[in-house]
Amino acid sequence: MASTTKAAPGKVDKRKRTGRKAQIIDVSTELFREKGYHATSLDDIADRIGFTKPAIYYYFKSKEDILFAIVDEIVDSGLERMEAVAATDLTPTEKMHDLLVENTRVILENLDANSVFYNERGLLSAEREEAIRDREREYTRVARQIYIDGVAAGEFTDVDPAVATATLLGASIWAHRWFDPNGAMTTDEVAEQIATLLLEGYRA
Amino acid sequence: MASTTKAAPGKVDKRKRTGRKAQIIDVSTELFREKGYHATSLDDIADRIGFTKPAIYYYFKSKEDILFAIVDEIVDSGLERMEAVAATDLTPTEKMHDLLVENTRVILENLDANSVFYNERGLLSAEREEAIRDREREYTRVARQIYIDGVAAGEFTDVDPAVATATLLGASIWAHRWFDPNGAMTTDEVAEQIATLLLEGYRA
DNA sequence: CCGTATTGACCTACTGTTAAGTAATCAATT
DNA sequence: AATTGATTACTTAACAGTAGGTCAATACGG
Repeated sequence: MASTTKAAPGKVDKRKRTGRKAQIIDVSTELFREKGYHATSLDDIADRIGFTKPAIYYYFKSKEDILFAIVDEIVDSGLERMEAVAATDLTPTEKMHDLLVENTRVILENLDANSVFYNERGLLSAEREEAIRDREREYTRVARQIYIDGVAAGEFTDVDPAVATATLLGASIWAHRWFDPNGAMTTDEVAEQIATLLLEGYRA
Repeated sequence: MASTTKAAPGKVDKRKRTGRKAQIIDVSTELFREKGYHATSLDDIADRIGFTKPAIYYYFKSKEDILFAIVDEIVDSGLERMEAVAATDLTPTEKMHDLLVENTRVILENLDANSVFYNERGLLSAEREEAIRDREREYTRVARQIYIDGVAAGEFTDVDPAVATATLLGASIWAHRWFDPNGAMTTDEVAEQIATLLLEGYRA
């Protein structure tokens, strides 16, 4: 149901996938990121593929279904990685560090789709947004539990776990707004720097 | 140029201002935040005011002008506060802390307008977006300089200042996505917690 | 009566969506 | 091998709704 060609689990593969449906998703992802969902017409999508507009309806029932396909795929890929980290038997400090690194990496490795996820998902219908929000809550719940464990173990600063995890994840997520894939730094370097900075603080 | 009624400098006052133009801005800010710019029609705006659509054109030349007015007002208010902090003769550590606190506060105190600023400004025309981006660059330049000074003084971790400031500010900015004005915590408490967490890191 | 503020009617452009038709491919039957 | 039928993957045409925007006319306070 997710994709025609099976990709490696836990990771949305970056290279252009095969099949028209996947192509529509890929092109729409680019355009939604560049111009936003509402400012992108089905003609824009069809043009970039070399199609006519109604052809899209052979693969999707509506424009919103395309957006949902993008967002749905992304929320799953992120969640899998988070839960993998949480399932290890590392210390809370190591877990949180890994979680932050993985979170940043998964976002930067799939920049367009994650930008769409964070910036356009609010345009989905109420029910669908709720479905996505449910999955995401699971996501932050995992992080919050690690934080609570860390405080209990005396490893973390004892502040409100909700504020702490929202801030930590926010710092990581925000990278999608400023990271330049053509810049000098790799995704791994950026991910590591962010995670370390958050762990140690900026004070030397 | 900024607003008809003069507000206290460095702060966009929260209470509904007087005058039709300000009212249009306030209502549009709410709606753009709730539904997004493109999903908000001029009829929606007029309806909420108790108007009809053409009346808006007495005060604004186009829909985009309303968005620009919102975004333009916000970028100025934030910049003023940042420069005030930078102009003090505190230590880099104190400056960065204050900057983070002030940044978070200014965002949370004017949640709707700042959400519009961060989420809808990309929909402006290329020239206008560039104008806003210029002002914002000034903004991050101030933060980066403080970071560079902090590293030079041996107070800050010696990482890439661009990555560090983007991450720090991102953590602060991200608060606009999860902060609940009706929740238990005040804006000041949240701002202080975020700033402290970033300074010290989450490691106890 | 004069400027400010506002409206109703309207235009035009565009958008998502549907309907109907068509060329190509392929399996099954003759 | 030729015929048929069904399925896939589109195209062309058109529709209905909506949005931003314009403008002449008008209400109204001073």
